[in-house]
Amino acid sequence: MKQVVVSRDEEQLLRIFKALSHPVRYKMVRYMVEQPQCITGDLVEFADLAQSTVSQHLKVLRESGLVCGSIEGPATSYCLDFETFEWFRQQVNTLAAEFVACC
Amino acid sequence: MKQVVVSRDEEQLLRIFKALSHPVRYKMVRYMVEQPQCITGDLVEFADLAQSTVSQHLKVLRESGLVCGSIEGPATSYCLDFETFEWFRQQVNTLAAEFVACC
DNA sequence: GAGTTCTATCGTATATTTACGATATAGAAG
DNA sequence: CTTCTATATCGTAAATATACGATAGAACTC
Repeated sequence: MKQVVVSRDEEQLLRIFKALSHPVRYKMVRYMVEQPQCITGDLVEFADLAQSTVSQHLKVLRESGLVCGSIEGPATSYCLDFETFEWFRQQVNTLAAEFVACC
Repeated sequence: MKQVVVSRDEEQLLRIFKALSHPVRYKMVRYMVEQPQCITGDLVEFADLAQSTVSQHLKVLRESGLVCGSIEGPATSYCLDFETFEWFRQQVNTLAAEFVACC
């Protein structure tokens, strides 16, 4: 294997797994479920971390496709990308379907 | 939020996300789908990495619950834990169900 | 018991991630 | 045009993850 080869879909899937694997990002995603159309400032308050740190986490979430931000005047309004999440859900279900009990 | 509080279930979910977010571990899991009851040595050959590195990755996978190893004589036979994977699948589906399109 | 095989763990170097403050930018308000 | 607000990005220190070789232990063979 040496240099791991992954398809474009797998790259995307890995980015989503990584994005969701950090507790702060996971909680931020859950927060967005409750507070659709929230802005960065809301998430900074929620996470209780430096604004730059939250912005960095948001970048990871954006790059995973789970979240998208739209500029609303001086602020940026964030929300979940349902299509990406649905795709993710299907990927996990497909993966699970391939598995069988073996222990 | 400051010190992120997560439930026991969420801790487990985060461990699984993290375990699957590394390309080598992801590929190892996929390999185990194809090769049930494989031993560490098979995975070392497959991954083309040092034995100690593969063993370390296996530890992460074991701690996530996705994989379980049973000692078979001098070797350790690994396989996927279907129950954990099914639980994980349901968690992702539940999470997705809470989401709605908003962009 | 000595030697062999297979694997886990230890110690450690390097790479990556995560956190912060400082700075830059873009739009709104005056 | 200046100021204020909201946010992204930069530079960087500290923490964590990832890779390796060396070592240790457990089971099998002789």
